[in-house]
Parts: sequence; structure tokens; C-alpha cells
Amino acid sequence: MTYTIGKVADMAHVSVRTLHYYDAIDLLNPSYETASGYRLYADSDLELLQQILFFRSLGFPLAQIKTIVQDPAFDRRKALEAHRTALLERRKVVEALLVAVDHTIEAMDKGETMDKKDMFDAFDERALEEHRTKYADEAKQRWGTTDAYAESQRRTSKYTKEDWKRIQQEAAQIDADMAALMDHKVTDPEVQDVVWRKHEHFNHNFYTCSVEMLAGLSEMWVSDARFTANYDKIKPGLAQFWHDAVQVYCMKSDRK
Amino acid sequence: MTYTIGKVADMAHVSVRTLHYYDAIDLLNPSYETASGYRLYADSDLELLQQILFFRSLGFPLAQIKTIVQDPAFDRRKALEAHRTALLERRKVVEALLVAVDHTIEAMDKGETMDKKDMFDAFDERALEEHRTKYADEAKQRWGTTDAYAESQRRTSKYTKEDWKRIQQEAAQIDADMAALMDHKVTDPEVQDVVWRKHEHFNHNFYTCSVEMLAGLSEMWVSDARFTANYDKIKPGLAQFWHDAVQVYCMKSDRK
DNA sequence: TCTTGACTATGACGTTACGTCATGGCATAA
DNA sequence: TTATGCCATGACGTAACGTCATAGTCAAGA
Repeated sequence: MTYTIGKVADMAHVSVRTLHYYDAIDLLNPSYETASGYRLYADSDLELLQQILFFRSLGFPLAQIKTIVQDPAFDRRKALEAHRTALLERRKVVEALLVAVDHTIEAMDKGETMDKKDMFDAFDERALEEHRTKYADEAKQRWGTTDAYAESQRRTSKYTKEDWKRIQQEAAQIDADMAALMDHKVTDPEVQDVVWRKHEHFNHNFYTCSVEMLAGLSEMWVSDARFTANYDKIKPGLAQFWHDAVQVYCMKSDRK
Repeated sequence: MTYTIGKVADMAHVSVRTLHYYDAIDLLNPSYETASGYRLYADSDLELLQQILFFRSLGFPLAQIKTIVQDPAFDRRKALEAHRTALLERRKVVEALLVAVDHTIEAMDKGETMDKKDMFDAFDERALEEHRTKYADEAKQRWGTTDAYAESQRRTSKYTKEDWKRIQQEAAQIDADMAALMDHKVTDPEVQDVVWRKHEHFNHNFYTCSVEMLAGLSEMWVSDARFTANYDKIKPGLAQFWHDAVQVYCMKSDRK
């Protein structure tokens, strides 16, 4: 059984142009051809198309898909991991752009409406201060004599009230995202991604945080009642869950 | 004071070609020109370039930057927020791709190691319960708000333990039959026949399952590690095989 | 003054994965 | 036979430049 190009396009939900293109770049050449030059696709062509579309849906460029589907000895596993790394990089870029855009918007707000800004946080004031001292504490308790603490002091001392507000909001979002994943296993990639975001959040806002430091911090979250309470009031058990997830995260980082 | 193109390029850390390009698209035309046609940039041009590069660093497309810097009445704030929204969307896409890639990698891992530990769960209570919640889950995840889910709930709630046992045995038989055909092509009529049986099985026992739903389900079997594992422990690669076979089945049904 | 090397100009092609015409041949049912 | 619909090839456009290729310009050293 063979199918004309329009049929195939309909079945696979791609355009005829796409199939023309795949033929032109020798990614998918139809097995048969009529006397008048019409393309005829066989079942095996459909299967290959499935494969191609699968990898396309994962965001692979066509050039790479070509080698993947045409070389049976190709290491798909390695390709997937390389692709994953590229995606992580892309995410980092987007995150950085988001932060930059947010800051710009914030700066515009500041310049334009600084006056009526004072009305805001009355009770918020306290929350911010609490938050500030909490992180300062966190660093001091563990690395009071180290460079990390000095770095934290140096960086945080320049933060404005708005900075703290933003940092707190980001942290809250990360914690909320983690709380939403508490029914997953701590090894789940989604969970690990949130851990990664927390790690990045520390690096961006406080001090260069090694995985060892992160592991240490996570231990404090379960062993120090004040931190435990802070996490558990978001969702009971979150402190422990954070701890476990971070441990896995650090173990995986070690291997690299 | 004016600067030649090379000087400007060095100062702003962009290429000469980039400035040529900006001139060509009328994003930044130098204010002066020598008799021999050399571009000469004034200080005001440099400032404009600064602006352009700033918005570029935020990821704005040049076409938009053009209106931003050339129209003083332009609402930068709104542009920034729209851009922020776009970035959030991009992040979501990247996150989704990451999850998909992770699941695929995980499924590959499982497929290679799962085979050794299959002979578990026979027909004990727990397996049945797991099975029941699994299908309930399956429906809820995709059509939690639709009629299909309600129908599934209504019908499955009346099933007895014996019903579940029968349903599971039927499903297991279908899966086993499919596993036995994995050396065939997915377009093979025998394979397609088994897909048809699976489709009927769904229709009889759970809810009216359109081909679109079936296609959606099959995608979940490969993208959700839990389902992938369930199929692959019958035979490694079965999840992917089911997926491909169902896709062909649905594509062929579309034609009708 | 002549040459040399650094700098500049324009033009054109390549990149990704197709969309969108434009033009014209082929197929099939009425 | 014709109307209608599907098919083919070719060409241009996309975003933001990189990378030649070819050729004119400028300042400095011999």
C-alpha cells in the first residue's frame, strides 16, 4: 500500500511543503514514484516519518535527526543527553533575560512612582527584615569565618528594599513549586530541576554556593527548628522533602 | 567628534558587519559621511547604539527595537511587559521540552534494566488497586474536566473486584499479544488488529475513546515514565511500540 | 613619490525550517 | 470535454548577522 503526498500530510499533520522539504534534504525520500513523477510513500516511509516527528517534537534540529534515524548504530542516549544540556543552557539564558527585564521594569517603576511607594508594605516591612536577617543568619551560622559569609555581606548590604522583595518573591515561588511536587519522588527530574533553581537563586543573590554548602544548608533546614518551621508552614513535610531532594541533587553533581 | 565604523565596533563590542546591517535596515544611520563614502558616527549615534544594544540584550527583535528607539511616544513599559510574557512562554516551552527529554532518557534506562525484574505482581489485591487507580489517573490527567472522565468514573465505580480482574486479564492478554508482535512492523495488519482490540477494550470498559483520545493516550505512554515503565516491564520497548502502532492506527482512521 | 598594510565599501551567498505564491502538468468524475 | 482538485518545480522571504570576494581609501615608512 502506498500513499500520495497529500494523504501522508493529512495523516501525519504536517504540510505538503514539509514533505517536499524532507525529500529535498534527503531526510525522507519516498520509496516509490509514479510515471508522472508523483511521490508515493510506503508504510515504511510512514514509520520513518513517525520517528522523525518524534525527535522533532523533542526539539532536535533536522540535521541531527537525519543522523539519528539514518544511522542505526547512532547513540540515541548520548544525543538525548547532549540535547538536554543544550536545553538547560537555553533555559539559563531565558531565566537571565527574565531577571534583566524584571529589573528594568522595576527600575522604571522606581523612577516614575517612587513617591507613592512608601504606602506599601506596612506589615511587609517586618517580613522583609525577617527575611534579610534569616539569610544573613543562615550564612553566618555555617560559614561565619569564610569567604562565603564575607561575600554574602558584601552583596546583600547593597540590596534595596525592592531587591529584597523580589528575592523573597522568587524564593517563595521556588518553595511553592517544590511544595506542589511533594507527591513525586525526590529523584524525579522535575523535582531536581527545582532544586537547581534554588541553587541558582542562592548563587545569584547571596554567595557562590558550592554543592557542599548546599548540602550543608539542607541539613540545617531539618536540624534547626527555626528553618524547619519556616518551610513546614508552607506545607508540612516540605523541609524534609527539600533536604532529601537536595541530597540527591548533590550526589548527582558529585559524579560529574 | 566623530568615529569611523571600526572604532565604533571596538567600543561597542559589536562587529563592523553588524553596523553595516543596522545601517542597511535603517535602524542606525550614521550622522555623517566622508567624501569617499566612509561612515562617520557622532556621539548621539553612539548613545542610540547603546539603547539599541540594551534592548537587544533583553532579547528584543530588531524590528521592535526600531519602533522603540525611533518613536519617543512609544510605551516602553508595555513593550517590556509584553516581552516578559513572551519570555515566560519561552521558558515554559523549554521546561516542557526538558521534561519530555528527561522522560525519554528515563524510559531508555528503564527499558534496558527493567527486563530482569519483571515476574512480580501476579493477581494480588495491590496490583488490582494500582491498576484501577492507574486508569482513573490516566483519564483524569488528560480529560479531567471532560465527559470522558465523568463517564469513566461512572462506569468504573460500579465494577466489582471480579470485573477488575477480568479487565486486567484482558488487558494483559492484549499487551502480551502485542509484545509477541514486536518484531513486526507497526503497520503490519496483525499489529493494527491488536491496536483495534485495545481500542475496543477501552470503549467497552472505561469510556468512549475517540481516535484522538487514543492518540493522546499513546503519547502519554511514552512521555510519562510511570506508564512507560508499566508497559516496558512486559517487554522492553513495548511502550514505544504501542505508541508507534497506535499512531499509525489513528492516522489510518483519519483518512476515513 | 611609491608602496604597503590597515581600514573601508558594496554585493552576494549561507544559515533554519519551512510558508507562500506562481506557473503549469496530471487525474478523475460529470 | 471540462471543471475541479491534487501534484511538481522554482523562487522568494524569514532574523540577524558571519563569511568571503572584490575593490577603493588612508596614513605612514622607504
